[in-house]
Amino acid sequence: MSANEDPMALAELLWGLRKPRTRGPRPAFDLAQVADAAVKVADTEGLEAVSMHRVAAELGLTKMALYRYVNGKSELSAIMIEAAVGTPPDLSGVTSWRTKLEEYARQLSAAWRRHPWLPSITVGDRVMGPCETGWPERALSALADTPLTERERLDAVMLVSHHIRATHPAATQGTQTWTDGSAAPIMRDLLLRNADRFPLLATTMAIPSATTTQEFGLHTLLDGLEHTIIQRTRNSGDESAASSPAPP
Amino acid sequence: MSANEDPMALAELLWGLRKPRTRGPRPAFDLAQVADAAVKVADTEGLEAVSMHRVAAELGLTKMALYRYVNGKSELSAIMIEAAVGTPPDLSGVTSWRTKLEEYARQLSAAWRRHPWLPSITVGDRVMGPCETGWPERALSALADTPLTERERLDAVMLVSHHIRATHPAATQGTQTWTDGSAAPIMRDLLLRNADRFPLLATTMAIPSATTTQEFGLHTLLDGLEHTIIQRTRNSGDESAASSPAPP
DNA sequence: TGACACTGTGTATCATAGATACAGTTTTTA
DNA sequence: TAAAAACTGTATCTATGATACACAGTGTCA
Repeated sequence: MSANEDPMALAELLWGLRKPRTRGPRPAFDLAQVADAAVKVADTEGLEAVSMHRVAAELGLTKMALYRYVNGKSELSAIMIEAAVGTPPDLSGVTSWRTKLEEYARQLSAAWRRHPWLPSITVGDRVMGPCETGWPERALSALADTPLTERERLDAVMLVSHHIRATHPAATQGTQTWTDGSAAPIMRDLLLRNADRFPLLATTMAIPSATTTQEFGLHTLLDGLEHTIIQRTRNSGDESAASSPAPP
Repeated sequence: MSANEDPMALAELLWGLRKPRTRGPRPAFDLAQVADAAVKVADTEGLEAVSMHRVAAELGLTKMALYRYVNGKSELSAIMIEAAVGTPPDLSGVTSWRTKLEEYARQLSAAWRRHPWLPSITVGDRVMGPCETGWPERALSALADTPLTERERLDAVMLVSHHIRATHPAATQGTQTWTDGSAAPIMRDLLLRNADRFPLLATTMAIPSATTTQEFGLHTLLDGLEHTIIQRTRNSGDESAASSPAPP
């Protein structure tokens, strides 16, 4: 159970810096095949089913042979993620920063819908691979022509990404408990039976949702960004043109 | 390892619907003491250290005695959360919906700072206890005098809550990898060495952050809400006053 | 060309954590 | 006072990650 965490080794594995071994018998598979097998297990049987034993069996190997490909389960998870996120989205089809971010959100949501276990596994302090890193890079490009600070652009990208993650149906986290999942009907019942203590939540439960929470949040978020961007543009137009708009 | 999930039993435990047992010897502790012991272990040794064995030892019991208090680890986690979140925040000190939500965010962030393991454990489809449920209830009250739909108010509350969770230092999730944690320096190094493929991320890495990402996101988010609220107020003022503002 | 080193694979084993079964003991209640 | 109910502890089971080590196949070098 002890954590087998070697971030440096993981980085070398993900970014293709592993020296290929030439001596000895050729391995029966390569890393891509191992990753695909793990992804297949997760897609069909859920993330909980992904064990060293199960993935090895999927390849026709014993558990221990799998340890020759990855140093441990953390490395297996890492190459799973990298294989599942796929290529970063193409945002060149639209023009404005807002529509670009909307397209980014749509593609991100679609990727997580293809592999519903992704939000659960892409959590915590970890080393990301080149494919996964490409996503925020593309999102940053959407804000390139914007008066936002570089740091603010990254914050904005994370804001959008986290929102999509948080509102993902299979990622029901925290306060979202009453919208989906098997615990939802129980929470509804508890709230209605304790309507005196939780009047606002209880009444909200009784009303069916019109628009999706994901759309509302994304709209709100982009409205907020637009507010800041318009304000910055106006200010930099009034004052003597400054190349980099900085807050006081 | 099989999931010991009985949401109904969990609900009865959390909401005080367990019939008190009178026959037989009196238990050495009550649920609150068990929860406090688990919280203490998590606070001092981390969430990973919280095992049935460890918590039982904290109470001076064996592992199996603990199973008389909770049906399994999921129930232990549930009462841990309920004990750690504490009482919901008091937002009566401020007036406007915006300052109320800001105060709510501040209090939520403080609670998670007191127990850094809370963001990691309050995840997934689950039944919440009355204390934890009180938090969104209070947040909803902040938006009571607002032209937002009831559903939109809940969405807004979740938006704020999720943002605080996502930007919590100990909750480093997904795209936030490069801001904190032990993997951060490795990611920085990888990005700088691959600056040709990730120019935007690489340059952003070189710049120290001025304002915190949590503040920026919260501001952006509240700006977006304010935009919608102002727009709604204006519309309902122009048209013949409608009691419940509804989108087209 | 042959010996050796290296590496893939399999069997056996360990450690840990959650969980069940069951006997022993204590205390309330009939 | 005796029986039933409930708390606690010992032993055991299962699943998973992980290590140790023997065996086999393959490339490299003398």
